[in-house]
Amino acid sequence: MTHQAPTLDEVAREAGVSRSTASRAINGGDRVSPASQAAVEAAIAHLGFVPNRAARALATSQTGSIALVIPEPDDLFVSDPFLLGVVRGVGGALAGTQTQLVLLINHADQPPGQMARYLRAGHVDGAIITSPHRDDGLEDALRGSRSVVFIGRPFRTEGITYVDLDNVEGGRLAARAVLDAGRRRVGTITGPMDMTAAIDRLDGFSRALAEAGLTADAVEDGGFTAAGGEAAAHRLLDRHPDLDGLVVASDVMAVGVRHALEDRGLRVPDDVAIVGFDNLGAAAAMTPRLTTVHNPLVEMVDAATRTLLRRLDSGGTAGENLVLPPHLVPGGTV
Amino acid sequence: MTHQAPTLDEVAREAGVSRSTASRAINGGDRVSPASQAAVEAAIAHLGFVPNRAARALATSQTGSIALVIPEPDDLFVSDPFLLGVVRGVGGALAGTQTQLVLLINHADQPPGQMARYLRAGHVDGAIITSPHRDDGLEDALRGSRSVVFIGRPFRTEGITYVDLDNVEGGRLAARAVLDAGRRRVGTITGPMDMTAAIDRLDGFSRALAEAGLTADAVEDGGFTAAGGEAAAHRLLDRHPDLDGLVVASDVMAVGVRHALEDRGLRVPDDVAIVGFDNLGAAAAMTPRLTTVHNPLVEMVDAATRTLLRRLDSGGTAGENLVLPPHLVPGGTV
DNA sequence: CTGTTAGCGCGTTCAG
DNA sequence: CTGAACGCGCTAACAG
Repeated sequence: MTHQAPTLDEVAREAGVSRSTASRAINGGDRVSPASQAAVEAAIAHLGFVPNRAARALATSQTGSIALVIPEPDDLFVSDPFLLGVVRGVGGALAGTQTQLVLLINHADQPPGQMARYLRAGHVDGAIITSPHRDDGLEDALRGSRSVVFIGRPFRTEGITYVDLDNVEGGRLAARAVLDAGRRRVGTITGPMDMTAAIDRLDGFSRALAEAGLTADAVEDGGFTAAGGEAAAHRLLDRHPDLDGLVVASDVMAVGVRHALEDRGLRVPDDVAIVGFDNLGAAAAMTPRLTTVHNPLVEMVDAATRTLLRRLDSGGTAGENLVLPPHLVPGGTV
Repeated sequence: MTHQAPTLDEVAREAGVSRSTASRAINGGDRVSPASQAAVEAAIAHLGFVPNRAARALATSQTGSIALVIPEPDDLFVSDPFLLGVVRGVGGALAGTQTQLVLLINHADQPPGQMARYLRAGHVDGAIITSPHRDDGLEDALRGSRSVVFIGRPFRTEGITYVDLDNVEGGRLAARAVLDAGRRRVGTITGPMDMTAAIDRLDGFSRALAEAGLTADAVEDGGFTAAGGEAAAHRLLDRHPDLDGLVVASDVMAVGVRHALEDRGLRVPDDVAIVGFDNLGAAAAMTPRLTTVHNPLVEMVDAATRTLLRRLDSGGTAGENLVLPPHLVPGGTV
């Protein structure tokens, strides 16, 4: 892959200065005379010099790379719109930076300590963790590590910096939208209860119903997949045939729910109003467009990455967690 | 991130051998007595030693990492099932390896030379390129580079190693499935004509029709997106209201086509038979399940990665391109 | 089979 | 403002 890359020595020689001057000219240009600076820059351009990452890493004991830890994509939920959004977010934050992105796939059957060991081994300067499940052990393995930022609130937040959407408020918004449409028999299809996002969305839903004097008794787990959503909708309607409103905790599940309703001859929104969650692509693809709660995943990840970079750079500034507000995106299903 | 990582010196001291013996014990264990080997291994375990990547890279002039170049995910097609499949494929091939994966996002507005320069700078040992579009320039910038493998056939194959699906055969299979169902007025919705996959699928389609004594005159570009597919279907049916069969060059587009048919009151497969392409998730989500041509993306990427690793390792074996055969996955839409 | 000796390319004191 | 000298941690000859 390499093409006899020129070294700093050659640049210095060509510029007629010493190696250290050349080095300084490259890194900030402090304490370098304009003349030397110009000479070095010319030499760099002429020779096509690119600093050797390994050598620099060895000298500075900084790798110039961060890891993006993603769960193994067996799980349909995390895979689809999620991975894309995360990549966009990190990519955007890293654009223009020299920082390189190392992708780490967190295999489900691999002991969590292994990933933690990798991160601690200094192969990367920091890490963005997307690890939504309670039992994956990453949370505890990484607790206390500065230079690690989680996407999505962990179960125990002590010693962990994270960026998240306010899912409670999101659940509430979704429920209110259905209630405001005059529906009184409102149920919900949730994500798996080993994910904080799913728990929080249900929580917000329940609160909104309570505030309206209703009880949240029509609840089924759809596992954040389309098929799971479809099955959950059938179970829910079997038990509560009178439902006229439905909050579905993800748009992907809403696609399945939609099928279930069609099978039963129920019309949307005439017979049953639906509000989804995420707005990561699936909502816009439905006809009529699904009314949903926008999840600013890309912005979240971007913020997480910038937080991480700032920390790595300035060494300090004990990180605040960031929780972004959701908002409702109107569609035609309510 | 780092925890005062122990160095090879400390391992050697603890094991009572010299640094070089320790090094040899780690790398293959050749020319090392069983006693020393065991002592070194014990010391490593005891100290929790992890070799410093940068130092090793500097000494060997090999980084131990490969790049995965993906297009900027503005494009809905490439984003969804594609990125996921690619990540799965590369991840699978790299599992158990020490090779790390560097994600490079190929921004649409960035000059192709920049990416090529990065790769040539020796920051990585090799690269997997997913670059389907004709005009992105990556193809020409990387032509001739050993240690680069493309996913999907490039426009000009000279000097490029690639792994691809036999899309011509796939297009033919899809068309035959429709023809075998007795349909005679068969149209197709293609992908964008700046992608070889789209061109080849159309080619296969046209040949199958020709072999059946029919001409492929009902053709529209759906851009490999759901919305594009829907619009293309409407255009096609406006021009050819008598169509009774449709080959759609991607499942994602087929979702849109399905909507268009519904809007027009056409039943699937009674009025119009449909066959899709890809089987990357969308087909199974439709009801009835979409009959489609399976695209072994994960296997392709896995193969590409293994090919690359083999090359990097053994230095040689001029690479054969690999073209995998497609097969039809029956559903209920034909 | 082993230890000794050199670098790999760069950043960084520390004198000048 | 500059250059000489040292070290980052590891691999790779080379004698023994």
